[in-house]
Amino acid sequence: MDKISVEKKWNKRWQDTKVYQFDKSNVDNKHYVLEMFSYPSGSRLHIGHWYNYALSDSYARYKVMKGANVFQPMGFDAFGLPAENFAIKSGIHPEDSTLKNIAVMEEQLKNIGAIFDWDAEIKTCMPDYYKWTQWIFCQLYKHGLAYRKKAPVNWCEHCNTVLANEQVVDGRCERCDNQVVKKDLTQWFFKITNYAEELLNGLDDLDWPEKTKAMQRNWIGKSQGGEIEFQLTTGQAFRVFTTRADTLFGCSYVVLAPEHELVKQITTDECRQAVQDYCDEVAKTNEIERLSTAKEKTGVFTGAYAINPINGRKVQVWIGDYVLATYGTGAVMGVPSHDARDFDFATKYGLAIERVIKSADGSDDTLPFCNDGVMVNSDKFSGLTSEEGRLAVIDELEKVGKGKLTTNYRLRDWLVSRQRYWGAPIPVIYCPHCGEVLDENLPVKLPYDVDFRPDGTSPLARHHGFVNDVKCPKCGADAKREVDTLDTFVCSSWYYLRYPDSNNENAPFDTEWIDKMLPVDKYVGGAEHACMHLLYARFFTKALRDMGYLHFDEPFKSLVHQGIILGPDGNRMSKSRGNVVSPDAYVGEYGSDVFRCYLAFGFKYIEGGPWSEDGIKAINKWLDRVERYVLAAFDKYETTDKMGADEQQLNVVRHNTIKSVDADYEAFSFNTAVARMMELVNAMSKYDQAPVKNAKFYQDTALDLLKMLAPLAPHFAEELWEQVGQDYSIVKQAFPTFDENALKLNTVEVLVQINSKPKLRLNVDSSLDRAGLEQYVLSQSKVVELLEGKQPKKVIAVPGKLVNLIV
RNA sequence: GCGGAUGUGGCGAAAUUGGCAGACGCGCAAGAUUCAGGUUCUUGUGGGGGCGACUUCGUGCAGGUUCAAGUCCUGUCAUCCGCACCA
Repeated sequence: MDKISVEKKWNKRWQDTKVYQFDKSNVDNKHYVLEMFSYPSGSRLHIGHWYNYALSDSYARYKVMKGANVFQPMGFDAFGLPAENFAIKSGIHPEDSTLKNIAVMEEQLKNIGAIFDWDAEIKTCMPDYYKWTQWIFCQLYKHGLAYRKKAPVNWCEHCNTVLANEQVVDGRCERCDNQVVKKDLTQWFFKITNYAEELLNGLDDLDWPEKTKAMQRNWIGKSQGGEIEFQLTTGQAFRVFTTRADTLFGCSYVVLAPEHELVKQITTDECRQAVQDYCDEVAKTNEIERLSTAKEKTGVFTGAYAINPINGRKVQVWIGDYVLATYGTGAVMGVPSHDARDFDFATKYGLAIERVIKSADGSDDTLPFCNDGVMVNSDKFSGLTSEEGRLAVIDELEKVGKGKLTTNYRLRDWLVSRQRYWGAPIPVIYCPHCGEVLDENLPVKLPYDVDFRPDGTSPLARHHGFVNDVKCPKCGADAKREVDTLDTFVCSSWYYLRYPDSNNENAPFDTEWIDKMLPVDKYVGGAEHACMHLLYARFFTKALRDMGYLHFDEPFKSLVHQGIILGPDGNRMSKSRGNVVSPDAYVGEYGSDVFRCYLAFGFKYIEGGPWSEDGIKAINKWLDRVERYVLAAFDKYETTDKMGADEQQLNVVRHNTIKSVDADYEAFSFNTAVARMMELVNAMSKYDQAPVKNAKFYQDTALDLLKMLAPLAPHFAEELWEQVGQDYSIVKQAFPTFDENALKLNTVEVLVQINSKPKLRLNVDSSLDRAGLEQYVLSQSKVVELLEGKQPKKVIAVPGKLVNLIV
């Protein structure tokens, strides 16, 4: 078979006859299969796209054959930094390059032969999509979930621009190698932290990989503890968060984040220079360096003192880069005796170390002692366990207004402002009289004629018309537009809601309709999105639910991560390594079905692995083998209508294969599905040698094989289906069902072990129970022989498996 | 440092609840077909020992539980991923 030309033929016929179109008229048995949409940065599909899309499509096709009304859309996450950077380098406008890339990728995606519903296609950079992204921004704003505050960005003074983390290499600008510093800008945030608790609890009921759920739990990072107020000797106060209030008596200093608002006020004149120098240094380091455990903890004394509220002691106030302004209260207490890090810090700077917790049995007298134990040297609290003490200390402080029990989350609010051109404009207007006002005259169009080269401001700020041709919607005064754009994660946080209703011009989606279409039944995409995208999307769903726009709690009921296909050298494919394998040459040589089948067979789906060229040749040969035996079944030969021993043998394999392949597809275990089908083909090849064959049975078996293969090699299976005279189309066929009776064997082989060592295999009546099996085996002369006259002390019989005789 | 995973032949990998480790395929070897290469077909293929029916070792390493462990438990090493001093 010329697999390439056959693919063209069937792609066209499928499209012409709309053979697998989603039926919107009845969605009771809908099955929404979604793959993470792609970013059109390179112009062509890479192997990762294929691995994700082609095999998810096989799952979708399998679901169609199982009777589901499958909705499988495709689209493009089209805004983003790479297109803009490419534009700065090449002078090609991001819109032009993006739309061109999309056109190429669309063509390639169509050649996969996937059942994508192109009517539902989304491109996030088009006004008919980002209009609604902006609309959602407005709704979040109106519900108090969008707000502005100052936050640092990476700033290159030489290039006069904001840099993404990705553009900062070892603390320097990737373009000019200049030192990158932090600069505070007022930016927009979404209040995802309002949903921290629900985002955490909701994970329990999701059919997601446990690993992913664990990662999200850690990301949200809930911890219970106490907030304790320290008063400075100069009057001001600040709070620290601690999970170990039981160690409060051992607190000998406190540390503020260098960015803490009090630092400037409280630093004494003698310490001012040192503190200033330290803060300047910290501004140069990124968070990862700052939090590196390999680095020695550093800090400087501010000259200020605070009062430990539990015992009235005066303690020094330090600043240290290991305390983050964004986590907890931006201040921590130092208890050197019971925290390893504090111990190092105190030792280095000569601060007091006093034991206030002893081990429960008193046996461990080393410091630091970081486990729970029993309080000592703690006034009236001495003798309490750590667990009791934590509550008692906070309780005591609460009485005097100096403490409370709190829950702290690691999760931070989501910063959505980008000082970039290629994104959805933030629909806000700044009026000299009314302040910030939403612009609900949507879309706020992204102008085309913008100078997006970096010059110290957001590119849109330089577009005079965009910024200034606007009146305040409230009072009509001359006003100015917001010039930042939205993070592309905003676009991708709701696209799954748009797909089912992507042509709706009156709303982002119809509530009643998406309540029927959502949640997504199977979401497939990379594990790298475990914390950001998947969490943001869950947040959007919950926020929109609380506003009444939809009525379900979670966007993605079931989630699968595909693995990563590595280069032939076992490393991640990258241009710099020179190990990138393009799918194009293989698809061109063998066809998309062969390529898809190789991806299916060569890897465990969720793990991926190194690319190998040998594997694809093997699959090509195997499909040829399939063709030979399917055609052989419909060839002329001497026939019988009896089900003899040969037929029975093949029939058992046939039904076993159906049973296994069905379960394998459901579980995304494509490699074993192919293996089982190979076994069936091997059995057919053996049966083919029989001089007289049961044609009806042989042909039915061949047709079952084609149906099972159709999800993985759709064009190939469709072509053979036609060649053996079946009616169009195999896509519409029900997945084969297996006959339980065909699998029931009269006899089954059991293993006889003596002292757990395999000795003998016996065919026994499969209906025997434990006692019957034991009795039967012991009566066999061969077994008696093996026992050499000894009596078994113990007999373990497992019906259908083995009998173990202990002598 | 914390969290999560992974570790099985020369290679990709299989292996319900603990129940014959290595299915399926690649590669390799031998044979048949072929002028030859390719294709196709047959057989073999974890290591050691034995002519042999057999025997022994074997799932990163070391222990343990069990009649029985790739699977469960403890410890340990290595690799990968994620988060990053989380107070």
